[in-house]
Amino acid sequence: MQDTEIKLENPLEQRLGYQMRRASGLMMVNLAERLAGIALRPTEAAILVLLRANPGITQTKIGGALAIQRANMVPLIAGLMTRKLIARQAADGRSHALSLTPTGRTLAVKAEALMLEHEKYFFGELSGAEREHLLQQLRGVRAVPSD
Amino acid sequence: MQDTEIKLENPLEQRLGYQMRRASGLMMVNLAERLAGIALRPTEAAILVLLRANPGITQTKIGGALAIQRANMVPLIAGLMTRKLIARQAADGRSHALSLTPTGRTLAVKAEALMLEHEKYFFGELSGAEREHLLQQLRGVRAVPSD
DNA sequence: TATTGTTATACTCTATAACTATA
DNA sequence: TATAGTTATAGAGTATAACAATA
Repeated sequence: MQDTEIKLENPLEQRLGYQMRRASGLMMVNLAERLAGIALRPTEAAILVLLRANPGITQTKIGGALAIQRANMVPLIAGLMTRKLIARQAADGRSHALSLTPTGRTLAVKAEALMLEHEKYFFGELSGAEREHLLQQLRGVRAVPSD
Repeated sequence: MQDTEIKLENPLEQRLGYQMRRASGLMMVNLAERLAGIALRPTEAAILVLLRANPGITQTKIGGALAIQRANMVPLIAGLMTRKLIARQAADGRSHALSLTPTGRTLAVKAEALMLEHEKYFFGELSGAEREHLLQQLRGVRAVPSD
């Protein structure tokens, strides 16, 4: 019976934080589906893209840029190494300079293209100025003091 | 040595989806800290708030509104029951009308106040119109077709 | 037949503490 | 002493499949 169907009153729909969480979750699922086509998860794709823009950086620096803890970088880097998408070279005795293999570079380029398609899919209606304004508002959230 | 410090180039910082993810994550951590003061996690608080606005709804309907699967609602509702923040009444033989206990209602009110403080903390600079515009943009993301 | 609540389970993501070897 | 990488582990959050009782 669809008879006594109640249209739910949801005060959370008025909350910017809640809307951001829902919107972000939806976008992540959609991005994950797109990236699955090239066998990458969003975080793996982010690492490749970051590495293409910054050849030779260490895994700790990648973690710093992506807000991933050192400990959690280990299996991520190991997986990309196993798949021969990235390579290591000793920088000093304790750190390694990471770089993309040719295969990894190709995937990084594809991943970046998919990310742009993804953004266009969700925000294609926005003008350049509107897009930049939204970007600035989101960066503003991250600029707020942490305590 | 801070000498050869590289300022990272991060193309993801230009991506709206990435910024939303980072901003949303930061806001969730901050909200969780605030709600910890009244011993609620964000999802628990959301359930109480939703229940205050919709007395008598079932746990499946709450899940529908909050994008939480039926199976995952079970331990959430059980926990709130154990803490006597909500109560059940048989609606029909298979579903229960949920309601807030007096304690639960008090917490729901506090939670909603904390959520408003939280929003103001991150978006207090926005005018009413700017706030509404941002809200609409985020709702627009959720209005996009899922496939 | 479809739905509500439930159990069991698994997978991902994230967080912390501690170790090693190097700087 | 501090840092890079690592190991181990624990806690959330989320996903699926299957079942019983009821509609």
